Amino acid sequence: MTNRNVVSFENIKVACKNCGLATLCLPMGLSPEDMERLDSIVKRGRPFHRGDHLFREGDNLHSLRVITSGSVKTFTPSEDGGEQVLSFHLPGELIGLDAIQNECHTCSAKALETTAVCEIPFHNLEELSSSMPSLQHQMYRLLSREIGQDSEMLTLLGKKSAEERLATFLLSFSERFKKRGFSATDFFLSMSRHEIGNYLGLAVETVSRLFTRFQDEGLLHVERKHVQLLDLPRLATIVHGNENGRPHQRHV
Amino acid sequence: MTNRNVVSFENIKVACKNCGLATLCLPMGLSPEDMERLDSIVKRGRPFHRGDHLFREGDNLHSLRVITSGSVKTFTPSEDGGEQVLSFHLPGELIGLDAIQNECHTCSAKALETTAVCEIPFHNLEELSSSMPSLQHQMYRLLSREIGQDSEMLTLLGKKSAEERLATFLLSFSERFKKRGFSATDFFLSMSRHEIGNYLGLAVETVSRLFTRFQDEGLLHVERKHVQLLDLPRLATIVHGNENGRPHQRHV
DNA sequence: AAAAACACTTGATCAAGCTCAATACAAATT
DNA sequence: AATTTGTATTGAGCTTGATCAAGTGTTTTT
Repeated sequence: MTNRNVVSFENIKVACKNCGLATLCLPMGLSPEDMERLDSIVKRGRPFHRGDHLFREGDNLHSLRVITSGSVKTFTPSEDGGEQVLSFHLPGELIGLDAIQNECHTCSAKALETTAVCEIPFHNLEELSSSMPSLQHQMYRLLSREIGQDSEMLTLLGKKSAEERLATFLLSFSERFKKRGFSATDFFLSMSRHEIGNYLGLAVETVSRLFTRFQDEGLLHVERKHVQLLDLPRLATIVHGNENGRPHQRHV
Repeated sequence: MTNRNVVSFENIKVACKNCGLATLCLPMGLSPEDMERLDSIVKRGRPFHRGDHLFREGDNLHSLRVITSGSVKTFTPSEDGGEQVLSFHLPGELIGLDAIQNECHTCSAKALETTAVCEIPFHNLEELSSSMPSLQHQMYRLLSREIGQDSEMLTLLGKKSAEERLATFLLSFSERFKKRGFSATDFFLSMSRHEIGNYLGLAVETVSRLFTRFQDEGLLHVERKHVQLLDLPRLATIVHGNENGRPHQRHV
């Protein structure tokens, strides 16, 4: 999420109403008064550094967290040191929702770079949402959105080829950066190739080869974490499975 | 979900308080009075038949639905007639949660057999939950649970071998049937091999071969849709990736 | 009852992508 | 500046599971 047109969030966001992310985030759609009430329960702590855990699988749920700058991966660690990356989160995104069910986190979250978050103590949030229908509504929507996103990911992992997976991944970041006021075609990926592969259900080597191939085909320019997308339309074609002609794609 | 010890739900469930599923379902944990209030907004319609749509992708969200008997698959249809099966639902499970975000269903739902449902108009539910903290809490929990389940599925599709996938699938049904008072080791799967494969990200042929192999290895007896699990412990071992020795498993 | 349509199984072959291995490159440490 | 460590790339070969194909059994239709 490092990017040149970044405006250093840390200095601005002291309250939701002054936060550039308010339109993407939990207070989206709240009246100024309601936003004020929500703001009163939000805690803003010191930033996390690369590799720091925001929380670990098994931790009790205290707060939901919104990324305000930086980026985070969530993942489920497995016994043998392996892990499954569940998602990468950018500013404005709410994490910890999986923990509501049993008041216990079912995944871990780690900062991919220097990252600031707003903490929202869940019990306070729940109480507040009881007396604030618009906040309750927003919570339902955000929870539902998460479910919808997971479904898309299931389709990606269940049906798509390696090529389609990486193209989908890149366009997803493109859109999300754009929505946050950054370039849709020129950005830094804060995660490693290993983490990308893990997330997409691919081996590191496959990810690396695909980046090389995409570059050779003029779809993008890549140098380490810096990616420049050169042909969004063609990437979009790949995402939808090379409709015309459809070479190899997994069983339909 | 056809099963001999089934007690014909249709005749009993006329109100939540008399419903055997109340402990699994939305009213779980509600006081008798609150359950009564919830009950007042629930609609119970005529049953769906095998192949009937409960709703289609793109439909406006009117109601969430709880299966009361039978079973349902949810899936996202793709242009070319293909689909990705997202999940199979048994009695007591709430479906349509993905539609809350945009008040529009993002997947379709089809009855796998004769199926009865309770409809809960979402706007009424939302309103009611505003004045009923325990119901709001329950909604948050159910939405969160769905997210957690999806995460498990992501791990399955991202990391597990075909063998592990089918074993996981079978034990999941075993537990869910058990929770509903049915046999954990002897049940009918209401979906086709094709649908199982689609759900697990495998080809039909692979599913068929695995059933045969599992049977040859004495893990189960299978005859068409009728499955008898003969060795739960060994199936559980397979689920966790054959820890000891770990022959083939996908990149960790 | 026969025919058609559908679902499942089994076999043979193939390829996408994984694994192993070596090398290149970058960043951190001395 | 040199060494170490971690990350990324590239190559060669192998394996899992997909695809193609044929055959069997089941259900539905006529």
